[in-house]
Amino acid sequence: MRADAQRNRERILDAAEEVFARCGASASTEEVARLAGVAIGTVFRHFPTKDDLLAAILKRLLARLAEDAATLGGADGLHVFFRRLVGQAAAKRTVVDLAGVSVPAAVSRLDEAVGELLDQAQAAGTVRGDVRRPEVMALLVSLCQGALHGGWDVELQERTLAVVFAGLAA
Amino acid sequence: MRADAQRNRERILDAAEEVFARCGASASTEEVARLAGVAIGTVFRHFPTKDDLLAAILKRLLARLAEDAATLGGADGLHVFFRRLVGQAAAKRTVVDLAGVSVPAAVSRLDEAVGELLDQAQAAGTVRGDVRRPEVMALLVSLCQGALHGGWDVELQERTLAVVFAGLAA
Amino acid sequence: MRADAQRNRERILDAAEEVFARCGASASTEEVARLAGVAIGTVFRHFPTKDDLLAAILKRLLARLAEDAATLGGADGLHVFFRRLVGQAAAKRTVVDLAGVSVPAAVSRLDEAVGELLDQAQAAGTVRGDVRRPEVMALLVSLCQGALHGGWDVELQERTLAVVFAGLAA
Amino acid sequence: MRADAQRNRERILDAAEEVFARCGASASTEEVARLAGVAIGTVFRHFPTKDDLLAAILKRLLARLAEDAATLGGADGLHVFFRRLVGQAAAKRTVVDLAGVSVPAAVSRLDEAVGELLDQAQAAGTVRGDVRRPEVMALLVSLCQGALHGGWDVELQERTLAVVFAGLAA
DNA sequence: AATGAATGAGAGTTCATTCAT
DNA sequence: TATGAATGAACTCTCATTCAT
Repeated sequence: MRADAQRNRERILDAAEEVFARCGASASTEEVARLAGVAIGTVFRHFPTKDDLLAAILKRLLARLAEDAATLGGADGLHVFFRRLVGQAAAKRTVVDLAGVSVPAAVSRLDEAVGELLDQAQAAGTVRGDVRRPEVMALLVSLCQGALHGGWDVELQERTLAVVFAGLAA
Repeated sequence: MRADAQRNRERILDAAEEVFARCGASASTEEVARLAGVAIGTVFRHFPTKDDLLAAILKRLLARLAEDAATLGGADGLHVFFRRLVGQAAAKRTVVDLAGVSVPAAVSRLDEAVGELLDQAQAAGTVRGDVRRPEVMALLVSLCQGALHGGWDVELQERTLAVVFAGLAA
Repeated sequence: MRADAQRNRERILDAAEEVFARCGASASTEEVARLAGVAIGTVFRHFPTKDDLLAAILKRLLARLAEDAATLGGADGLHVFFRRLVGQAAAKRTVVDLAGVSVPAAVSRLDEAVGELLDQAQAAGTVRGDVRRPEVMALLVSLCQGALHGGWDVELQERTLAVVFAGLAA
Repeated sequence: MRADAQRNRERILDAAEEVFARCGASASTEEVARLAGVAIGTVFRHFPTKDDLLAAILKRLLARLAEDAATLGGADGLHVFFRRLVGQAAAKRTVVDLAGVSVPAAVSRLDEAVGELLDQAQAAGTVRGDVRRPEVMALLVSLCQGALHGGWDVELQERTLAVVFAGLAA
């Protein structure tokens, strides 16, 4: 791929992330092209389908989250990650609004990263030993969805997380 | 309103509930009309706008939930309600997918019903005294969203609820 | 026809005249029914087609104009009639907005009434002898149309009429 | 703009002029697209709204008239322009049927062109000195409307114009 | 004779996708 | 490779007209 093509790909992804975060997945592809500063044809050359574009965003986003999770650790790593993710949920609507789209590989990498955090938290005794990864992921996703659709303020977020954290604790 | 008109109104609401549950709020009004067995004009006579239709569904759904909640009570009423709601979430996508639509009155009635359940659970000692209604609602909505988008099986649902219930317990 | 049916017919015509005067011929029949205080079916029972309703209004309106013209006369009758008609044009948009509709009989009665006024004006010497009825009608209709679409103020109307009256004068 | 897009724009305008002349402003945009030989989306790409399309036609038409008027002059220029315009009125229904649409700039240019013709006619003594531009425009528009709605034949047109010209004369 | 709910063709408009330039 | 004009199916909504009540 030529250098300028690669550059366009990035610009399109950035634009798409912003547009879909702002307006949801129903935003128009043309809007994305406009913000990216390219023509609509260029978007479709890089991503033959709107769904492909959505999947690409989601993939990149999940990769970033996995990376982010990997930098955390220790007794409170999982809690920090929860708080960070839920706090950003409303701003990054995309994480959450893409029911139909699936990117298994990217998901499983995030899954592993969260699993790692869970292991450490359990080793440190911050989280009960019989809690398993799937329900932790389920809680994480649920809270993000809830925060997005509910428009939580900081206090409500903290009180809600407090309940979940208590449930995870020994 | 005439009897047949009333009947049609119900059929349209039923059809809309099913169609929007299946395809999300972006499903077409025409599809609703087809399933209801009426012409498209009839739908718009009863609900002048697509949003009016969505709001009507949501309102009816919330009313049913509030009614349902009102029949419960005692130490475990809140837990039963949680489990029941989360279990139905995926089937009734509508509850959850209607971010834009608002029916304040119906929401606040559900709010009150849940508050009542919470009071009783706290009186019975099943739930910690410092938990308040807003975070309970937030958890409820979050778990519904999560169950919907995540496609949980029964086991995952139970394990996830178990964490939340533990967090709510004394 | 029963008495109440007759009464309904009048109320529908009155309502239609007002509605179409306000919104033009593209106003909806339902709006007419609402203003008349009857159901839509009743409108269509009396006037099987929207065009029939428009024609009926036009006919009644032309009849009134002919009647009105018949009460005038003398040297200035024609001028008075011109001024009166043009002045009302914008308010009674209907006269003018009904290109497609035709009611020959009613038109010819108005035609005759205007012819009568013309004869008297010519006998009195207020109007040149070689002016004939068709161009007088043409001017009358033109000025009404112009006044309607142009939104003339009183001064512009007078100055415009002044030119036409001068052209008609000896 | 690309050459083919420009060509399509023209074709759409030509088609719209013909269609709206034939059926009035209530003709459908789809009909315009069909006659222009383009898909409906192309019409809306060039003119995002039906009103935009109507305004564009009107603007082009008025520009042509202003241009036409500018080529005339002398003692009889105004009269020639009147006759020409009124003669075409029925064929170009559009001039007249677009009450709602406004294109102020184009109108005022025509206004000026007519003012110029009036000045010259008054200088040549063909038109009375105390006649002003507004009533001339009012007469022009009125006669066009009248000719359109009345379906005048040539003789009636001439006799009607004769009255108006006499009114304008000294 | 009156009601008003139901019909369904048709309107304006949008947008993912294609393809000539 | 990029452009952006063209496509056309699909959508929401309107309204003259019909017909069961």
